[in-house]
Amino acid sequence: MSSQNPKGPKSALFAGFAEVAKALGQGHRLEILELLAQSERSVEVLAERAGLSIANASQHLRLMRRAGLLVSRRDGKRILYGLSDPAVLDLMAALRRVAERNLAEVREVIGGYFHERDALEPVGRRELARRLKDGLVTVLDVRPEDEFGTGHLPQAINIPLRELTSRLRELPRDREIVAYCRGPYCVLAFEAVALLRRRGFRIRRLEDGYPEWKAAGLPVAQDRR
Amino acid sequence: MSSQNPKGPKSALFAGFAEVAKALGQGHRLEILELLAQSERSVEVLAERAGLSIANASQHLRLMRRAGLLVSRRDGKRILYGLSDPAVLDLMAALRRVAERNLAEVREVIGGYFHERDALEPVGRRELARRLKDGLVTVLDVRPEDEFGTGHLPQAINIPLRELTSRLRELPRDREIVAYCRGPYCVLAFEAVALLRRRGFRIRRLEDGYPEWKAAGLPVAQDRR
DNA sequence: TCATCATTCAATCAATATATTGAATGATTG
DNA sequence: CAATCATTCAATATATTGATTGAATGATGA
Repeated sequence: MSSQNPKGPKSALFAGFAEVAKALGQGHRLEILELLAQSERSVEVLAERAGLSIANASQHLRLMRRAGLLVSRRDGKRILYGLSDPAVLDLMAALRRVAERNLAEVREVIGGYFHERDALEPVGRRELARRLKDGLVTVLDVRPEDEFGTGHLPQAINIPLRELTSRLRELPRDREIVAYCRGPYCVLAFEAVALLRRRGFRIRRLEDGYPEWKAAGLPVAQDRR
Repeated sequence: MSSQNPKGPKSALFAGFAEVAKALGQGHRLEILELLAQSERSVEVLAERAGLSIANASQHLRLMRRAGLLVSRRDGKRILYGLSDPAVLDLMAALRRVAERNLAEVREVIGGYFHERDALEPVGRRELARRLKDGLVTVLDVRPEDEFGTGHLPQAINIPLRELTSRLRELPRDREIVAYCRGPYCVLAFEAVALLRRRGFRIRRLEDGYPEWKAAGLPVAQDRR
């Protein structure tokens, strides 16, 4: 067998597992993965969102595809990348969990940056789903428009963070608002909560983001394919 | 804040998560982690088991401790390393799951090496626990003696793989045997099953290993601290 | 208090990873 | 069928990682 490692199947397996972990072992790649957790995307868009050159983004994507984290397909003249499997989301979540518990540096960032911007408890998925069904809450999606378009929470209104200050009148002052974005540590929702609290809105943050909501099997809406 | 990344909290978090993933991104380190999932161990023992020089093993251990995967404590004149948290086991399991589903190389090794040695379905944890309670099965632990000593399945008998051929008379021929070792892809149990089947024993493999059994909250036994 | 010895550190070299540039590819679409 | 253009490849420079050697550390235990 061609892939048979000279050191035997044990080493070959560890090497295989390590290849997957290596693919996760770079900040830019994790950022790309978070973006792809929202929906599939072209190389160009990913490069722009992650602040990379196109060639560099392409390299990272190829590496992650080889590691089995991503799949790609052609759509017209662009290639769309996407997560290969929901299990990749679980892997990212497990990684976050270990890092947030055991890595001093991560705990520091979370404690120093995030908590001061969100003293209140975030809202859990289940709780939000219940209150949403009862019509008791307004859901605010602060991701960019295109990410919202490919999938969002039901009845959510989309105001990207950058436009928030100029579109305050679209938000209710008599109901609680729940903001969300890409994931548990996506800064967009934190910033939105901080900004809107200062303006007197009643707003909390969803404990995680759209991909986790969707993966949990909760209902989602979609504007366009 | 000293760890404040110039590119903001988003990059700092991704970098932190990446540090954990990097620590998992090397075959020798994954092997060390599998060993530490059995029980805490000194640098010397880990180096020997993983086939590394002591200085090299020490370097890998330091890196993983920094990434929050391990903790160390002094015991007499040696330093014992151990997993920092059960969440590390979950992370390793998530890594295996993605690799075995999506990485062609891993699927090939599993298909080519493991399946031909274990055509039968492995036994699940719950099923084994039930049959063990009813006294219907003999459990065989093929790990080295010291790993067995620090923790094993109840009523398991310990015959390290290397001694198996010379100690066949200790095994029953009238009852089913279930063999296990360090984890889902630990080769020891696969080899034991193959060897004993050829000798006419009725034997199957536990679907995973001792750390998973223990983490699932099932009963364990211990001979010495 | 001091000799011991497991572990860590420091220095080095080879190997690998990352980012940049510019050219090549190749499927699409008019 | 040819022009277009998103993506990939190739080549390069720099940075990081991994393994080895030998010396330094420092807590133990006599």
